[in-house]
Amino acid sequence: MKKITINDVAESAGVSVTTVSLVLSGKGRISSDTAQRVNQAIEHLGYVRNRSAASLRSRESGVIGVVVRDLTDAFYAEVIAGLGDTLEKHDKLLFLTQSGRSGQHLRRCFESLLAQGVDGIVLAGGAEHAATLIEQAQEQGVPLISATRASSTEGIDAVRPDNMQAARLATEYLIRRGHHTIAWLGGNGASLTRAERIGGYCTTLMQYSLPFRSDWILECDSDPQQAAEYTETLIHQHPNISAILCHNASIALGCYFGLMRSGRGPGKEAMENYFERKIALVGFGDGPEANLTDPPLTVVNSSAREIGVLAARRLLQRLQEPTSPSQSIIVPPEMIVRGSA
Amino acid sequence: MKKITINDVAESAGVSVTTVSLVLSGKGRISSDTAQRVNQAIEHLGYVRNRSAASLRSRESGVIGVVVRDLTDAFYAEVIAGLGDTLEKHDKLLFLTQSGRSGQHLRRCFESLLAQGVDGIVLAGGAEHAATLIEQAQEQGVPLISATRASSTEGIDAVRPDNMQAARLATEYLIRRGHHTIAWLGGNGASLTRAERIGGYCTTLMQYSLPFRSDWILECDSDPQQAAEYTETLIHQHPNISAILCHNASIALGCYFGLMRSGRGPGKEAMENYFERKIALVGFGDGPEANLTDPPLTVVNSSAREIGVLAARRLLQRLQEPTSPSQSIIVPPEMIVRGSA
DNA sequence: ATGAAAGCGCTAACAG
DNA sequence: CTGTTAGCGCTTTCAT
Repeated sequence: MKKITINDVAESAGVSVTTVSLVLSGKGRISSDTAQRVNQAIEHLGYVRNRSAASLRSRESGVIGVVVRDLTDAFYAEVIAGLGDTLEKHDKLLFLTQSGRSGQHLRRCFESLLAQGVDGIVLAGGAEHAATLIEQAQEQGVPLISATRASSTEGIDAVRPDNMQAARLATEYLIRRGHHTIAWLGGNGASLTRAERIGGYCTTLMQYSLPFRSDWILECDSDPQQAAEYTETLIHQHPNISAILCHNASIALGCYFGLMRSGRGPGKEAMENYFERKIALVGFGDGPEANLTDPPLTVVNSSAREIGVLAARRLLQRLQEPTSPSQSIIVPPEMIVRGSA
Repeated sequence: MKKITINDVAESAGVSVTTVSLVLSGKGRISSDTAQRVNQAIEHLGYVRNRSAASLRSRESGVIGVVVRDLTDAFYAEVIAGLGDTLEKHDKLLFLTQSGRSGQHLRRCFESLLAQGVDGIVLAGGAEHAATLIEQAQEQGVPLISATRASSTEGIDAVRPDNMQAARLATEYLIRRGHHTIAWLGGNGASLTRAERIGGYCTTLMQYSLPFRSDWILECDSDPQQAAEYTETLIHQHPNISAILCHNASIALGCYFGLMRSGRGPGKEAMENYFERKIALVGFGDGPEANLTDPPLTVVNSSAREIGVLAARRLLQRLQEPTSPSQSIIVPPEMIVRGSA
């Protein structure tokens, strides 16, 4: 119960505290003989190193702070997995905090992390409120890097997917398969990610001299039930729509059910009878649900794990050379063609 | 860039470091006048308190460590949400680490957390490997509490759902609705949670003098596709099965699709034609997917959030009185009847 | 109500 | 290769 310190270890091993410290950090030119004895003493006494003290003294903690918008979001969960795996190999520990969907706690999390003395901070989502944090991080000399789904503030290292390109990919694919009337379902109007994607969608339509109308673009909660209802309404009101882009996995799943209920697909083959024609469905973001449906869903995906890995690498790099100019790393999307389009 | 310390603040405010410290921790009998000046200085200099130093000296960090089995598991994500909300109100910070599904990193995470000087540790899942950690935590005087889905080791504070009761509830409901041949789909044979539930299921069948057979109990990955296939096979091989209990949400969703493909429901009403009869479906664990299907899924749910909240409360309590005997807190399940059974 | 001073456990010069 | 020693920034008696 009484805390064991390196003094106790040193005494027990018959060496000085320096030696123990050196053994602990593996830094020293310590004879493997004494190292052995020290490790034995450590084992024997059940010593655990006090990192507060170590980081107080050495001014580095081996801990990377992460502020994640929403841990239950599969995208950010994957980002964190990538971050964790990569940083672990460099003996860094992840200190995860949650800022909440609307970023209420972002500042609080951020400051707690700084106070804990983390060596760097990764913002996973919620980067739109990051502008004010940049300066503060710089003052503290703590690298800050954002790993998000959408663009973020300038002047900060960022890793993100290419949303516009993702939408272009999906739209072009549909056009090439003969679709001229393509609707958009889902997402919140305030979402930057959505704006970027819709940009890509509109651009591509224009490029092919195809029309687009704002009433083919629907906002919708990420709730499958609502998505299903909206889908039914949409294809009822606009019977000439032949393809739907779905803003995320929940929307896509809901849309799938909506189409099923309407007896309109989804699928690739245009039937002879106009009103029985199947409707093509392409979603953003891959996941196990996409393979569940029958037919499985065609999607455009940006690897969240990859984003996490790259963010970790960039952070490690910046820990080495703190002054290099900030850069944006953009992860390209990938189209995964399955049965739904 | 140069780090600001309380010395700088003290000097700038024209007071001693003691005063600053007292203001920071709100402990002092400090005149609101000087407090004001100190806070101004803090603001002005952009001071952030160094918690490593604070916790080194005061032997408490205000941080609660959490080792979670798998962050992407919706159940544990909810547990953490509950934990976080509750502990936040007591100015505790959560230090989240991931042990991995099979608990590879459990010990590593645990020891890192101890070394960081956390005030307490919550094991969210993976408690089956916890036995060896208990002693170590005790030595360090750090409260350890397990918040899991299944039973855990004796001698540790634990908060968990009543899995057996949950299964009894579901089984009894089905029996009361006239089902005599009830199958079980999903879960891994090694899962304790599953064992507990299957215990409740068998017990209840026996209690009603109903038969059960091991080939009505199927192991299955938590993958909707596989679950769908198994469902089709199951009801084909055992046409008299009239109800299926699904071990979790993914399984339930897959089972739903399997039933749809077989043209067998799910639903409540027994049709006249035996082979067209709908099959009742009850799942464990509620979530948005449950409402997605048509009909929506009837489930038995144990509130994960509640488990998190109770674990937090218990931990707080133990922080006050470290010596009280360990206790098990069991959260009762709730049956949510929807269309599928 | 405030200040002076003694460490918390550890690391990093510097010596040997 | 190993030991001595001076702090890291903060909290906390104990004075005043």
